[in-house]
Amino acid sequence: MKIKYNLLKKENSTEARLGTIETNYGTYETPMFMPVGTRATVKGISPNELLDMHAGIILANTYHLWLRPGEDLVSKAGGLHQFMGWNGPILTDSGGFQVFSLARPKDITEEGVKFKSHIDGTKLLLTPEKSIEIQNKLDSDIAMSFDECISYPAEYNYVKDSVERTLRWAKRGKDVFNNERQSLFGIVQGSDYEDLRRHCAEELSKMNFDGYSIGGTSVGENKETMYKMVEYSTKYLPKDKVRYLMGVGDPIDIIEGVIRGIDIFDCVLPTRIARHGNAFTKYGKINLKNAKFKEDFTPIEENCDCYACKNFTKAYIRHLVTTDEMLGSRLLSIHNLRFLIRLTEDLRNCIKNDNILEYRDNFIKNYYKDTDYLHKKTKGQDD
RNA sequence: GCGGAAUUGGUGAAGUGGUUAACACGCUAGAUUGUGGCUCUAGUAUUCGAGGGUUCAAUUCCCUCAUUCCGUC
Repeated sequence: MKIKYNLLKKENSTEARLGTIETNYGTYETPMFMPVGTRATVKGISPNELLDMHAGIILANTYHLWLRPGEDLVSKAGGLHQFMGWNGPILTDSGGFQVFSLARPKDITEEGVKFKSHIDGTKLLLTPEKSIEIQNKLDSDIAMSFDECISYPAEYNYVKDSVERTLRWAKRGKDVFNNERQSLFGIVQGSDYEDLRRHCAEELSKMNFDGYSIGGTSVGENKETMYKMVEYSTKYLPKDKVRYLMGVGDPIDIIEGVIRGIDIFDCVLPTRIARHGNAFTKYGKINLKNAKFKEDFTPIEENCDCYACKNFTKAYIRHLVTTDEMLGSRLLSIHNLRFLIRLTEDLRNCIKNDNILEYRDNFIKNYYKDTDYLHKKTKGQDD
């Protein structure tokens, strides 16, 4: 079946939306957060642990699975769900983001994008048609259009051309898309230019996708700009379809995204920072490697309902992390994913209770000591 | 007792008669937003066992002492 979005309630003072999304594998409430499992595994986390943390949709990546083990093998295994033992919905990213992270501008042509494989340097060509074909074989529940994600800042004329190309690519992908069990999303680009975001959103809407996503954020702009990019996009998207903000997972950004009408998020942040010894807490991100936790025999968060917090102390997790034991990254990943999933649960309640702004202000007061966080860059180390 | 060798940061160590004592690990912090990469970035010995001497200048040369290791009675 195609996914179906049901808008249940809009928060009274913001654009925040409470809804449900019906999939081949059940119905889930939105706003929701999707854990990222690039190579058909959420790094270090088993499917039953994902169920324990109340994960809904998870994300896998076309580009990576195309290279290894290959879409044909996954297909032989019976599709992604069977292959990885996940009995829940799966969204596959199109590979568009790899344009941004692996290809150089001159490798982007009308036909598609030339890559060099990050594994062995093999020259590859990914096109909108190829991306859809791979995603079809992977048999995910939601496929993404192949788009161009550009860096920031970008010149207006370049963005304009890029948006037009992304629209042509979206159309080409849709034209070859032929899978009744799978849904297809379009991706809004346009950097921080409202007219381009609007144009992109409106043109995509005319093509009638099953859902829409917002791409090209968190690529070096500051948070204030990122929130504008989101606004410029959701404002022009249909109300009866789901909106997915790609690659965003900083807790504050999730709250601000929901306030601007986003329903779904995904991000590698919770699992990546976990592997580097960090944990989200409501009082800000903490680094378990810090010496101050050496003899801290309390959990990461006192009232957290995750497996890590219910059973282990910071001192123990610090020991695991500093000795490079894999359980350390696993426990931190479990905690961080649960933290973001619980955050979306809280936000759903706020929408029901019409108090999301109050929740946001309170959250920020606890989370950020730095009041100038709005001007923080979303990428780069020039601070 | 005698003979020999050594002594550089938390560790393993490089090094030179003359600006900020290499490198690695560790340690201390920071970064991380549609995941190539448990990765990246930064800081971490005002000082070369102690004392004295030679020299314009000594961690580098000389002497004494201390400590450690090896050989020998």
